[in-house]
Amino acid sequence: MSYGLTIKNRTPDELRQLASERRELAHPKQRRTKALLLSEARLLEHYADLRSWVERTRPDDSGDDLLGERSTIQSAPPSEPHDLAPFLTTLSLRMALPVADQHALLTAAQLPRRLAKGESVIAEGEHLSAFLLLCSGAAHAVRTLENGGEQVSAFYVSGDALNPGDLALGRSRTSIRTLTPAIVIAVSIRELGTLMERRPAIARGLWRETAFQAAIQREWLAGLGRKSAEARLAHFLCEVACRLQIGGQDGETFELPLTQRELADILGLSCVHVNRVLQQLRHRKLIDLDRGLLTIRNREALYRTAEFDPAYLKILEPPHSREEADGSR
Amino acid sequence: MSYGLTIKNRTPDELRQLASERRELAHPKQRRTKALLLSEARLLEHYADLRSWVERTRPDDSGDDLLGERSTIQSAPPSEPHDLAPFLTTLSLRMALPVADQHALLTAAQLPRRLAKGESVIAEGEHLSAFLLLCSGAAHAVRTLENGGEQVSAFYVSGDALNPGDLALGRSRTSIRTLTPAIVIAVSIRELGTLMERRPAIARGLWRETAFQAAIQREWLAGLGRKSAEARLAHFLCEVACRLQIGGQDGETFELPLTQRELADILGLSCVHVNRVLQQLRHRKLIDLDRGLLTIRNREALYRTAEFDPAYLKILEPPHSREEADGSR
DNA sequence: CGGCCGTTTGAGCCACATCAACCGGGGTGG
DNA sequence: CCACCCCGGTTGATGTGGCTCAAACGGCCG
Repeated sequence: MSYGLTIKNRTPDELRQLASERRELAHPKQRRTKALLLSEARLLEHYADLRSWVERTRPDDSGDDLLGERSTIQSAPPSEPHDLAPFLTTLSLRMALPVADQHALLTAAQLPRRLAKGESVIAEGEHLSAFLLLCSGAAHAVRTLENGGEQVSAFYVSGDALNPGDLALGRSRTSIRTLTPAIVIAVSIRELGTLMERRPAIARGLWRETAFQAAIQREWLAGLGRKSAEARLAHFLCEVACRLQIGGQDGETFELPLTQRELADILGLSCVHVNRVLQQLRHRKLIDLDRGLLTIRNREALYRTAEFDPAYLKILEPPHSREEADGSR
Repeated sequence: MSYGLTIKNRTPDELRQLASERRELAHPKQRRTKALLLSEARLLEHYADLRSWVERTRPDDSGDDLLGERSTIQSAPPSEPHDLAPFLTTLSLRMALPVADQHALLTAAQLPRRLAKGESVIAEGEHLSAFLLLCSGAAHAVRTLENGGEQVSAFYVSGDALNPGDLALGRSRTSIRTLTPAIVIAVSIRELGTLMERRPAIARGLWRETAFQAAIQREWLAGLGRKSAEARLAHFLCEVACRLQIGGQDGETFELPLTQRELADILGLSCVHVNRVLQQLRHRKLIDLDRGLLTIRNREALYRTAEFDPAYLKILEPPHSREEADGSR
């Protein structure tokens, strides 16, 4: 709290300064403390980036509209460790928000929240009070059954909205948990409501994001219902690779912060079987997975065994893109 | 076409007259022709009802807003064979549209289209050009895999929007097919675009409907991933019963226009196994299913074996219901 | 009456679950 | 610093839910 008030008054550069101090401090410490400090540094940097971005784009507010979407990405600050890119990609591409609306949305957001690994972002059945955007890290939505079994219904990476659909309905039957330390931005539902009244693009954006995630769910349905364990696993890996790539990250080699147990709950398998199928894929030289680092060795073949077609992840131009940003007045 | 132009100029009462003529004609005919005539009658009646409803509610346009939602349902015409109720329930409850917006949406709609059983409404990958609302009949969204297997990702009954999510994304990987003769209303994407600009409630409504269907999909995911065949089947039956009931139909005994093959594709099972599981449920006196007519004999027990909780089908009040309809100007 | 589609029933099999044990690394406590 | 432990991954043995193949049945339509 008081911490929040403090950093809110700093300039982005001051924030970056604070961040690097923490990084230096972190060096000699033990693992635990080190991780904490680093995570704090990341949070500060992220916030700094965000503030810079908002300040930089403020002038354009109701100005350029047509080139808005493209120019967004290029104007993102080239900050190394903590990239805003995936995040802005989602806003501008998937949600098709003009810069002015991105700006409005981010300005309305509360301070980024830092979450530890395994923390629960939304509990099952909880009353929803804010729109959540995952800025860094990974998370998943879990549904727990009476017999103790769990089924994951969504996997989120940086840039994804955590609960666009539940927000429209007011509650959720899944609980959302982080899989890594994560940074989340929240826009309270009240703010969002007033925003949407003035900025129809934001409502449409939430609709698009909801639809996007529903499309992914449909693929999962097809997999769970009709595909072999191997195909399901391969498909999931393809999907994550693609989504990361679209977010601007490396799609060949990346962190996959999931235990085999968690993979099993995504794929509807037992963790023992996940293990065996993973090895199958390794032996066939399609992938490598070691200590959470996944490498795709033969994308072609992986796509084929997964029956994967990335089309559903690529977004078409919004149906009516001759949009006016219609100011904030 | 020319047919369409003709009926467009008739009054609702004339339309009803035409419909009952067809019903009389149908009596002595053979099965095939009879079915055609009856279906034509239903279409005419539906259109008549719709027109009456629109005319009746026109005066209220930008008038009452707060009591709008409730008053809608009551003002629906009590037409016997062809009920508008499920349909208006969706618009007003699930999409939370004030009457004025319902009216605007329906006025923008093209003439209802009649579809035969098994007809394809949207083909896989087709370019979407309209928002579709199922007024009567049933349909499902199918994803076909390379090995010939099919997985159903959605089941639609009267009142459901057929493609709210795909509409936001511009294309779909599933094809939507009717399961019975059906009547569909379409609003072209162009009209919808201009509508949404003036009426934010419509955009929000589409978002809500998308989210609603996504919530159902998540339940299916949990079932496919983690439940036994029996539980899955039971759950599906509970879901349909509940949805029909919410739409105003009988939730104890109703038509389930699905072959065992189609049930299998919904549940991710083989049709042989669906048969056996159905018999299990029959022997346990939980249900009866004969010739497409389903009867729930022990709802309590059925819910328990399905691990079914209808909460996810009930919609909460819209998060910010202190909405103004803000006219059409 | 004959063909077709959907349902029913049986026999055998396979993908995946379950149970159980072991391993290896990293964090913890003594 | 070492011993321990816990968690996640790995491996084997065995069980089973649901699949496949195959054939008979029954109603509906031509």
